[in-house]
Amino acid sequence: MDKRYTRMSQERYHPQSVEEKWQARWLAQNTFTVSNNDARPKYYVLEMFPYPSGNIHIGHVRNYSIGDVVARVKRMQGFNVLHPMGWDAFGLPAENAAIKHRTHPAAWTYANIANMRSQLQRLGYSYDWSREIATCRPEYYRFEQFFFLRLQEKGLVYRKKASQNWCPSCHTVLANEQVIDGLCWRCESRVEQKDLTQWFLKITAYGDELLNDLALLEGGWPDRIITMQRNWIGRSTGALVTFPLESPVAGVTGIEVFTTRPDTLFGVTFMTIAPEHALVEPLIKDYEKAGDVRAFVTRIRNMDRLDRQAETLEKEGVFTGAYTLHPFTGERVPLWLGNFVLADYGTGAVMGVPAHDQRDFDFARKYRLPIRVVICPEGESLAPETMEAAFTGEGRMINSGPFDGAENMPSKEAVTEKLEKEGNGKATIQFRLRDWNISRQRYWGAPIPVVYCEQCGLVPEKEENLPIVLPLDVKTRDDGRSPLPETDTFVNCVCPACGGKARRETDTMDTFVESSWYFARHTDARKTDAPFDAQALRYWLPVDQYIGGVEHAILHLLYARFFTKILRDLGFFPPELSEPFAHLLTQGMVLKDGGKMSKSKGNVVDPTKMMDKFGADTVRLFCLFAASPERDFDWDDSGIEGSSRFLRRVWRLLVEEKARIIPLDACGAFASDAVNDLARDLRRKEHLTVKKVGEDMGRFQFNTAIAAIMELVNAMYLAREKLGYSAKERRIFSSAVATVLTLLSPVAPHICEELWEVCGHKRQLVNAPWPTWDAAATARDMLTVALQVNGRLRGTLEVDAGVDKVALEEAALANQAVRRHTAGLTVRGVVVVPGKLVNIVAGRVCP
RNA sequence: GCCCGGAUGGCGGAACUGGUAGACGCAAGGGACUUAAAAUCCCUCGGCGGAAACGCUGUGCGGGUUCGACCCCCGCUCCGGGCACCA
Repeated sequence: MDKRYTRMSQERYHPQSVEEKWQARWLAQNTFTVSNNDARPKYYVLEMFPYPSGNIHIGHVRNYSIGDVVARVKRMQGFNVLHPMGWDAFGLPAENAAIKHRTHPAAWTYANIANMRSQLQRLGYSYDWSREIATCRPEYYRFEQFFFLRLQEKGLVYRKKASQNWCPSCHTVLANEQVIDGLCWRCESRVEQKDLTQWFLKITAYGDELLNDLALLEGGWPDRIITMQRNWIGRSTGALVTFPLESPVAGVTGIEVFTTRPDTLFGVTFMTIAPEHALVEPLIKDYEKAGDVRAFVTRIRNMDRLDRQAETLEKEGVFTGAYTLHPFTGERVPLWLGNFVLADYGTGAVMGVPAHDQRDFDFARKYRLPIRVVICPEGESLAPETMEAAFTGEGRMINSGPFDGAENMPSKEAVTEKLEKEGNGKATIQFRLRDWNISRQRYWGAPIPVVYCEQCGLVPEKEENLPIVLPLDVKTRDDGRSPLPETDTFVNCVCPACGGKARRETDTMDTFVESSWYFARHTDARKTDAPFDAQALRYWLPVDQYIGGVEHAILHLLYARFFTKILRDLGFFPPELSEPFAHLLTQGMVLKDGGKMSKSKGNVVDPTKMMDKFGADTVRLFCLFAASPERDFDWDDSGIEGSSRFLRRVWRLLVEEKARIIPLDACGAFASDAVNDLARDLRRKEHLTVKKVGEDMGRFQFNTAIAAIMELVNAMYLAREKLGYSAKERRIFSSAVATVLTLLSPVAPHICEELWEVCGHKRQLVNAPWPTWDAAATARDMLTVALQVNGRLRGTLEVDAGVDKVALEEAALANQAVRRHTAGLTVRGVVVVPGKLVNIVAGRVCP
């Protein structure tokens, strides 16, 4: 084997055979299998696992190449690196594919996994495949069912009605992406909203902690992601106020509103509730215009949810015929429905203060409702008839009974206290965050482990009955409905409590549940008697570096944070572990023609074709070189040629200069044995490159790290023409060669490993130490300083590195170009940035 | 609409904390080698003017702060991501 490759290395670069050789060797030697018992410091790097959609697309290659470079660099830096891979394998596309291709979701999914695994292996990623997981396997989701039961015991699971997209002709729930312009994507029927009883996880119980712990992530997570999460959670302080109903209905005596502006309470002239509000029907039951109200409800409920939130949305409402009473004045307040009131924020009801809220103002003007000013800006007066917009600023309270004359902002508390004392309200904190609906009326998901017993009602499964296995012998339906409710062998079951007849829950869990804890399962993926090994968790968690698409900035990351906290509180995670991902890198999207390439739109760029043509190393190199990781980039086929050309250039340099190269145990280890300027310059470039690449790798600027390596290679091409063959010169050159291969190896591991062997090294590069650089080697005795006049570049100056400020100023003022541009002007000042630039501030003398 | 980003040559992008804009690469043009092609090597390459030296101008648009702004502030435009059942 070795003979063949040694001979081959004398010839041209054949990426495919080099890559196959090293992948086979790594596999045979278990190079990337990692132990949970190791004296070295640990490092856990994880990329967001893929949905097995069929083929790896270029966004995956970008994501996993970034992660692989991090893993390989950390390995070379002496860490025990955990770098696993798995499959987020439940989900809607499998069901759609099953219909389209007349196959089974499981068959489709497992075939995709096999295909994509081999594609990832072809890319040479350093994964520990012994820790691979697939979330659709019962060995995985059984523990999720177990967590569900524990959460239910803790009261963190509950059921309530929630409205869903419903296709009346397919009789099925639709995902948002299956609703196109308000129509069903399959049959184009008008989509309706239907209330269904759903399972919810109480994420709002952790709202405060999810918000406060964002502080722990500062520095480790991008600021913009922290901001997005903070805004999503959306904590606001205010008051709950109860407006008693003039005539109680259905046993309800009052309507509760949430407001952040209790100071405006005396300005209430109407109240608006959401069309979805539970009291709508009881309230209008005896109203002569109930039909109009019902028509309004139906129309608004079937509106597009984004349109409904639009600022430009025409405010619309309808009177219910009912009145509430003002909690302080007892005045009658008419109760309206409004299209701008959101059912799932606050209490689904808001008080109308038209003078001080723009939406209420628009509403009042439209329906000729009274406007009452209760806050007045200092030194002005506001008249309801002439106001053109609501006044939302600060001022003094008027028309507010005991509060007249007080400043409004500090009075928020006083008003709330009065409400509390009189039993009509209390201070409260409201989250924008809503509880997490985990019910899916889908087949391809993890079954929710509860049953409905004829005798006992709702009964959770017993832990020893887990897993509740998703049956695979079902007939999938063409209309997209879950076949589970019609699968008698699954539905008919025995009640775990009384042993009587029962029906199994046929909802499955949201796939976000699986992806909320997989990172922990990788620490001991084959364990069967428990979800985790406590010691393995303590050793590996948190994930040191998590890497994935910015499109997951809110939902997935928030759910994973939430799960970390609940698994901690259930006693599975170490008590001190509050956050799952210490550092987060959100990579930008790979766009094509300015738009998103996604699973749903299909893959435009096929990485396997690129690999066939250029090899895996080139594909990896190009994905990292094209842009810095956090930025989006627009894929263009033409650039990849350059990456291929660079690797061939490295290959050729070594093959052609083989006579000059001697194997070195370490690169950059030569103190001051440079024999001439040329050798010293090459050595300086080498050490500067080690410095820059180390820094750039550390801040994930792989594109500039690669550019620096390219510069070093360019310098070596220039140097070799003139460099001699003395032992010292050969060592200088060989050191640069070793540096190039070492620095480049995390990016293009196969070619570097091959060339490393060609150089005569016995030990594999994958285990070589990361190079260090020597400050003495990078030092210069001359510096180039920029010369500016009034901030504009006018020339440069070569100066001694040790030059002092005064001498530098003098030299600058004496410079020809500077003198030309200051002729006839008076020098007013000189700004000196040591070692960088001199700026002469000059102007005309005033006559 | 709301929340979060982005905009730099013909193209992908660099410029790290306000200090020489355009590193590195692609494309293009010119040249060398070759019977030829491929491969490779060398040179040019933001715009305008100039033979050159050099000058003016230039980082989406309009203002501002500063000795100095791609970078900071104010006001816009356009593009991208997310918006809870795509994952």
